[in-house]
Amino acid sequence: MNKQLNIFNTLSGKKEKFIPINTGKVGMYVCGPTVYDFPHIGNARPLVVFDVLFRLLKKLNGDDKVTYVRNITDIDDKIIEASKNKKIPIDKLTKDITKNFHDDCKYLNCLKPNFEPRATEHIKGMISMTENLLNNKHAYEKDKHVYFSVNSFKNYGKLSNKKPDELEAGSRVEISKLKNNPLDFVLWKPSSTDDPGWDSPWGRGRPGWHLECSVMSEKFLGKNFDIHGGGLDLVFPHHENEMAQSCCANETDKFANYWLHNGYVTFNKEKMSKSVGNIVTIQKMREKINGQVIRFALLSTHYKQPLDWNEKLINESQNTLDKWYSLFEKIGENELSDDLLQPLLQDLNTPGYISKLHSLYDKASKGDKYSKKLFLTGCNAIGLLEEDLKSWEKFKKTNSKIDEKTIRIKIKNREDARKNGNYKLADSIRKDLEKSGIIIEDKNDKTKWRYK
RNA sequence: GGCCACGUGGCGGAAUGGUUACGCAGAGGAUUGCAAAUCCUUCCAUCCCAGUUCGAUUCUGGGCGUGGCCUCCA
Repeated sequence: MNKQLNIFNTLSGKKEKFIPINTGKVGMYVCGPTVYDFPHIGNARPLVVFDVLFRLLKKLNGDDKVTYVRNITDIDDKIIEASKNKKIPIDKLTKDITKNFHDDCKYLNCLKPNFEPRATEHIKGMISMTENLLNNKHAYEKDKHVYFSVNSFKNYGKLSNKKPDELEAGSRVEISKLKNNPLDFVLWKPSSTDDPGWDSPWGRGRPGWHLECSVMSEKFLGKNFDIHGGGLDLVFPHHENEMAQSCCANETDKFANYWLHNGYVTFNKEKMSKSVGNIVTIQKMREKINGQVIRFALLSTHYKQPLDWNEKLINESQNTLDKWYSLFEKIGENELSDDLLQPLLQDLNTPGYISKLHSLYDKASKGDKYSKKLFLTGCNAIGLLEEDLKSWEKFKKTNSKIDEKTIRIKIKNREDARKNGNYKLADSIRKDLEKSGIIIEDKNDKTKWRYK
C-alpha cells in the first residue's frame, strides 16, 4: 500500500499530493500565540492538529527529518493594550503568558517544536526586511511609518481568494490617511516613549503584525518551504500579507508550498467571544480534565470542519478514553499498519482513524495480541494513551469527594448487608457511593470499585 | 453588497458514481439478588427540485437553510 500523504492546500483550494521540496525532509511553520492572554480552546485546536501532523510527518520521513517552527509573538499592540489594562509590565505579562502557554502545550501532550522563536529576538531581521522592501519599491515611508504597497504584488489575494478591488469596496476599516491604498499594511510604526520600541532608520518604533512570521520562517526554514499552518482566521489578512511581503522581499514566486488551515471552535454552537463571556481557557480545564480528553475531543472532527465545544463532547471523549485505558500498556516504538495509516494520509482524517482504533480495540479486548499492539501504537501515534494508568486516574480521584478509606468501609458494610440478605441496605450504600462518584462492580465473589 | 464553506440517522461524525463507516444514545437478550461492567442481537440518515447516468448521498444547475470572511482573532 502506498504511503503518499495528501493534504488540502488553501492556496489551490484542492487536496494535493504532498511532495516536499527536499526529498525526505520537511519544513513546517505554524503560527503560534500572541502572548497577551491565556490560551483558550480555540487556540488549542491548531496546537493539537499540527502536532498530529508533526508526528505523522516524523513517522513518514524519520524523526530528525522534520523541522517544526512555531513562533511566539511577544510584541504587538494587543500586548501593549493588555499590559495597560491589567497594569502588568509588558515583560512580566509576556513571560507569564508564555509560561502558561507552554504548560498548556504540555498538558495537551504536544511535542515541542524544533524552534520556537520570539518576535522580539528578531527585530533586526524585521528592520532589514523592511529596508529591503523599501529599496525594491514594495514599501514606502510616510511620517515615521513604513507601509507595504499591496499593488506591488501581483498575486495579492490569491491565498484568501479575494480580489483587491472588491476588498476595498467592502472595506469597513477606518483607513489611515497615511496609506496610499486602503489595503496597504504597516511594516513599521513609531512607538511613544512609554511603549516598547527599537531604533530603526525611521526612528524609534516597532514592527507591524505580519512581519515576524516572514522573517522567522525564512531564518529557520528558508525563503521557500513546505508547510505553513494556522487557524482559518489567519488566512486573511495575516497569511495573505505574510506571503506578499515575503515574496516581494525574497524576490520569489513561492513562499510556503502548502497552506493548511484548521476550522473554528464554537462553544455551545455560539461563536466564542469575550463579550459573551464564553471563552474557555485551557488553564481552567487543566484543573479537572485530563489533557488527553481535550486532545481526543479536538481530533474527533476533521480539522477543517467547524467543531462545537460542549459538555457532551467532553463526556463522550472521556468515556471512550476510559474504555481504551482498560487495555493500557506501555509499549515501545512500533510500526503502524498501512491500513491504519490510510485515513491520516488522506488530509489528516482523524475521525476515520479513530474509527479504525475502535475496531482494533474490539479485537484487542477479545484477546487478539497483534490488534492490541497495533491499537496501542495507533493511540500513541496521535498522542493518546502515552500517560500511564495512574496519571489517567488522577483526575477522577481529585474530582471525587470521598477518600479511599471511607470507600472501603462502605463497601465492607455493603458486603455484610449482602451476606445477611439485607439487599435494601446494600443497594442504598451503593447508591450513596454512586453519588460520590464511585461505581461498584460485583465481579465473581469480589466487589470492585472505580471512579465514575 | 462581494467572496467562501457547509447541510448525512435522536445526537456527534467519516466515506463514497453501485452493498451508506464509526462513536454515543435507544430497543431486545445473556449475565446479576438487583445493578454495574462485559458480550450478543437490533432499530434509525444522505435538505428540496431538476439534469447527466444503467445507477446520484456523491457530479452539474437552481432553490431553501446555516455558518464564516471582507476589522483584531486559533
